[in-house]
Amino acid sequence: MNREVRVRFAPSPTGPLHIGGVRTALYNYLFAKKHGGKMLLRIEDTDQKRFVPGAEEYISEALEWIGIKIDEGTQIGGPHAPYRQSERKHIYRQYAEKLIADGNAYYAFDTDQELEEMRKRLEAAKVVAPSYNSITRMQMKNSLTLPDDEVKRKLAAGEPYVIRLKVPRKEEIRLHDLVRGWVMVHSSSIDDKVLMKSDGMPTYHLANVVDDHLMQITHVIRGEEWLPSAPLHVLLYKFLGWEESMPQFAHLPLLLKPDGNGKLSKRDADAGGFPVFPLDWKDPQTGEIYMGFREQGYLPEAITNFLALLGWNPGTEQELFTMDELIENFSIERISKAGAKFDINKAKWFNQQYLRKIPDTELAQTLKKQLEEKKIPHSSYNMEKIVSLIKERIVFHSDVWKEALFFFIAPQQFDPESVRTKWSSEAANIIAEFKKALNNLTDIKAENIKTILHQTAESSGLKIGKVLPALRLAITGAIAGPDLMAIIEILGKDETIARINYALQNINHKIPT
RNA sequence: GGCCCGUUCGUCUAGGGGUUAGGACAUCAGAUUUUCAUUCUGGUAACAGGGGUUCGAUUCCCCUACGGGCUACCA
Repeated sequence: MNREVRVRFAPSPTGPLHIGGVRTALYNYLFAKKHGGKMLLRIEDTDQKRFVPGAEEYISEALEWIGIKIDEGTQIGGPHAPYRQSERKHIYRQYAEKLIADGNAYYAFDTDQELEEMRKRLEAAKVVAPSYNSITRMQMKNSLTLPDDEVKRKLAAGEPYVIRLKVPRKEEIRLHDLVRGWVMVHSSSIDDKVLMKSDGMPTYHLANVVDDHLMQITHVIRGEEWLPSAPLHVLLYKFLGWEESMPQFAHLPLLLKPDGNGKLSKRDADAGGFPVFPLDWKDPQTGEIYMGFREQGYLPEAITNFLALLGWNPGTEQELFTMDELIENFSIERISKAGAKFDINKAKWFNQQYLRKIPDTELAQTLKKQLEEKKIPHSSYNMEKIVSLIKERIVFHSDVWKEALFFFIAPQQFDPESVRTKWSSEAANIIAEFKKALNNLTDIKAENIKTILHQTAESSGLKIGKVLPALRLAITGAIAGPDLMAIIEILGKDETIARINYALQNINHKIPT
């Protein structure tokens, strides 16, 4: 069986795509590209009640942002179009009917109340796992228990019904999972799953098997939450006569909360102050805000790299990977089995790494744009120089302007605590001297500035460490920052002197003893 | 509860019958720097527990504990 590798990412449009979903998509993509195959995007919108407008667009945009290119899917079409299950509605029915004809499925007419009563009855009888199964189905209203003519009559009368899979009573279902090995499940632990809903839509179980078969999917790579229903899907492939071409399964470990228990959720994100969604999203119904990695200043390359290594590793000590390198190195065999806790610190570290790779020219453009957006006037300073100075100090792309702000806005007031610890009348005197020397300096270069500062400080017998923090405070308004000499060089003579004058006049000279 | 999956430093993980159990993030200390940051050097830190199998188990098997997932006419 040497088929072209075809994988799919099949989210349902019920809201913003979760970061775990992004990882699933990424692994699918890496696997497909590694084997020169195709990546499909299929929208599983069979639950009309949960449909959320805009969610599908969000999914596409998120995948594009992260760098995943779709070969076939809703937006671009393809040989198996349509790729939206709601538009494929007419396809599923025939397969459900084939199942019924072969005696592998049946019509069921039970109402919600009747199902509820059954559950209560079973619970009262202390049945361990109450479900609609090979035993209980014989007490329910379905085409197995009702006379044929009554079934026909009900169908003809348009009574609501569902189609349920007739799960065999005693059968060992074996499933080979690419990451977990053989998984064995007994059919008695599976219930008679609904295949077609009363609204005429298929459930996930049917739709997913039919579509995967029709779209010639070779590998189903999805989250571990699907593992319990995978045997059911195997059963479906068998009943539909598609066992030979059944895709291989790989169930991915889940992304867990940072502090231990459970699947990563929006709550964790809000509590921890970090995103778990790729892009910002505002729920159209509730107005709730979901923050995205993109808007928080994370680079797509960093998120891709971070995500790739959450649950997979190349077996080498390489940490930084481009998408192409990931594709080259990826293999399902190296996916780990255990769930991975989501550690935002690692994401930040990756972000920092990728931020440093951005050329200064590009970052300078970013800075300009951000200043314009913030309506901060920016004079003719050399943006590239500024950016190269602050580059190593920031984690987020979106923070460039914050770190550079003091270049464009001269300090108006001075933090009293900083003044108390760093300012002194001796320092102020030196600064005044330094100002004069600076005024006489013709070539405003960092090294020259350093020389004259040393000269003025030493001539008064004061250590440079005493005066520099004060000078920094005067010029930038802060007591920490990049190399002061380089700052002065960028600011230029006039601006520096103006700032010194302002500080000298506005900082209280009296030093508490 | 039932079924399924899992368990190596705080976190992501490598490894695998005999290793000083390796790396990265985080953390701590030192060095460099005019400060913070960066960078460099070094340190702390892990095989869940109990039984087997074996000359030897963290590695293989079983049990227990713990964690997770599923248990809808949701995906």
